[in-house]
Amino acid sequence: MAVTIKDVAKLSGVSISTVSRVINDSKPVSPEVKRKVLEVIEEIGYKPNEIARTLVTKKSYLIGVIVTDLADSYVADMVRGIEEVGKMYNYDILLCSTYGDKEAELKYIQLLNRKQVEGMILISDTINDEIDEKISEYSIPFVYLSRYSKFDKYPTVSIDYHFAAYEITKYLIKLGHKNIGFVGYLEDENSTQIEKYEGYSKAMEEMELDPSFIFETQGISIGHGYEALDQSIIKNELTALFCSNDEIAIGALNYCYDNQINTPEDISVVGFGDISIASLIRPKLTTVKEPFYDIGAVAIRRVIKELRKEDVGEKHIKLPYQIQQRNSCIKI
Amino acid sequence: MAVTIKDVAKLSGVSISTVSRVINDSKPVSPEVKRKVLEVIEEIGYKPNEIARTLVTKKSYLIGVIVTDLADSYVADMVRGIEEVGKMYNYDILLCSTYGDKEAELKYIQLLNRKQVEGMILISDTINDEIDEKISEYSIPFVYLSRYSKFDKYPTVSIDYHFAAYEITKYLIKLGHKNIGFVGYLEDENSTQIEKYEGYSKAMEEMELDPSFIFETQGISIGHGYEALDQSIIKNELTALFCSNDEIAIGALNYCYDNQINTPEDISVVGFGDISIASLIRPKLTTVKEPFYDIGAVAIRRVIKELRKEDVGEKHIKLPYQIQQRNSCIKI
DNA sequence: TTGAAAGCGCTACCAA
DNA sequence: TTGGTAGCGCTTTCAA
Repeated sequence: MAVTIKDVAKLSGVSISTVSRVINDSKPVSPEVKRKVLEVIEEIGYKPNEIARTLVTKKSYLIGVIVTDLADSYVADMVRGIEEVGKMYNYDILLCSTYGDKEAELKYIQLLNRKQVEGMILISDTINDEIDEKISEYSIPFVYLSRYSKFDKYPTVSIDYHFAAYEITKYLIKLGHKNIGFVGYLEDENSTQIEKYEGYSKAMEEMELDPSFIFETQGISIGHGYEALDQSIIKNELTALFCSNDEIAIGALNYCYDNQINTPEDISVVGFGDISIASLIRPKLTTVKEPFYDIGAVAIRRVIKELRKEDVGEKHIKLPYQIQQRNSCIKI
Repeated sequence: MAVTIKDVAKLSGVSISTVSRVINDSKPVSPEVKRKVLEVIEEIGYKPNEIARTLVTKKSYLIGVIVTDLADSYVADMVRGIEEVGKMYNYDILLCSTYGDKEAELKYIQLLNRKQVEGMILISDTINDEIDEKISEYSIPFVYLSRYSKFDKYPTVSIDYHFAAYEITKYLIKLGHKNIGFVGYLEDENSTQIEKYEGYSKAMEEMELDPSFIFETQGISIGHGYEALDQSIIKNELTALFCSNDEIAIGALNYCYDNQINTPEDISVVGFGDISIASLIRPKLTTVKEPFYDIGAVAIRRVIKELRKEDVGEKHIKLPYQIQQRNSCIKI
């Protein structure tokens, strides 16, 4: 058994109350006594049991984080932001991955609650009613993070997808491109994919360009991007492709590579997100840089503010983004 | 305040002991009473407070995981393995990232201890004496995971780096390559990089080939791989490069791309690790597949076995690996 | 400035 | 099969 506050009290000849006072600096303690107690603590290497502490103070200094999959680098980036800022305020992260399993998600929400987390951050593509209900039930600070979904009942942190898509399309146009295709997943009307499409078409229409070269994907992964392309990009004399996220863009790039279509010489490709691999592949991907790390950081900052009853500001926070110019895209 | 066991007891007209018995199935309870209690629990949505439970049982069902950086995909993969297997045994993960800061690492080890984690897994490149001391001090199950370091005072899970390097070099030789360069970081003699070099040179020497085309890197990142290369790969008529890890290999590939050296046509490149990006880039990287996920899974399995006083087997577990053949490497 | 004691929510022992 | 109760390690009144 580890040393407890009792041992410290006994060895320093004071009551446990006094020991508690010195370790928490909560009430005045005479200098000599304080010195003595500190000495004993140092000597026997006493460390307060955080569990016992939590039981009485109700402060676990734990934030539950539920993610789909850490292997998605943007998720890992968000978690980094969450963790790093959390640590600044002494909060630790209890991590759960669902791999898209909604059952598991529900289970973890309840689990985290039982573990007395003080707040929760959910990173996932969708929220269903069951989940929604549980979250409302436990009235703890909560932030929903998704690069995909527009669900806005709960606080969120994201960027302006519509405008970002608009801007990068404009950028393409400024580079001289006229026949610009859109590659993305359009089935789900409640997704940011739609917003991106709208941004794209707005930019196109403003310049009286045709926004109907659409390659619909069946999802938002690399494979989906790869599968959505076909030789019509050549037939239609497309000179550029706006892919609704980086994964799709990489799929597109790979399709081109495998079919002897040179990028960016034959066709320029831009993505959306700036996930870590975007700058590692060749050609390096021109894309919209979503500040994933900051999104996580701001999310937990909000949770902590709420915990401290500070002003939390806007419910839906929009962060700035950047157009990240690289080599997958050239002037024509 | 959330509902407690007392509320359940009161509402179902039994003692808290009885309620405790039904929620833990620890002692026989008459069917009617059990039914009644369960009913009440369901009705008021009672969930046991895990903190209180932990305080008395000493079982927190928490495993502390300290990592350098989740953004390294292999780290994320290990954490996935840890988490997923942990969940099978009801264990949760308390996650801390150090970003290579040894001070922070030490701090987190202590912190996790205070949070009463039952076991700890450290994923990092090195262990220093201070850290070592703390770990020994808290005598909880511990596993050290590193793809880089050979530190073996504590239980580890890894692969046979020497033999894997030997095998992939053999593979290159079988493909017809004779002038094979080694690219890697050789400063630190306690690293697996050295083992890989030895595996490489053993394979070369066995075939009476020259193992001295060495490109020493200053580290093991993509940038380091990029910087270590120069035109001598052409001058020396090298036809293949064995890079001591995937990052270095990708750096090498990028160097070639940027200098109009075609891969694999002009030069074959193999890596080591099979980090996620390896199969995404073009050409896809031929490499040694280290089972990162399994490494994490086996590590936590060991921790849990130790916790359950089961037989833990070997202190240093070696897992199988594979040569992952892809396109960065061709027959000549 | 200090100590005694109550109590956080729960488990586990003892007695009935 | 049940209830009463001590106690896990700590914080926080309340009195002294």
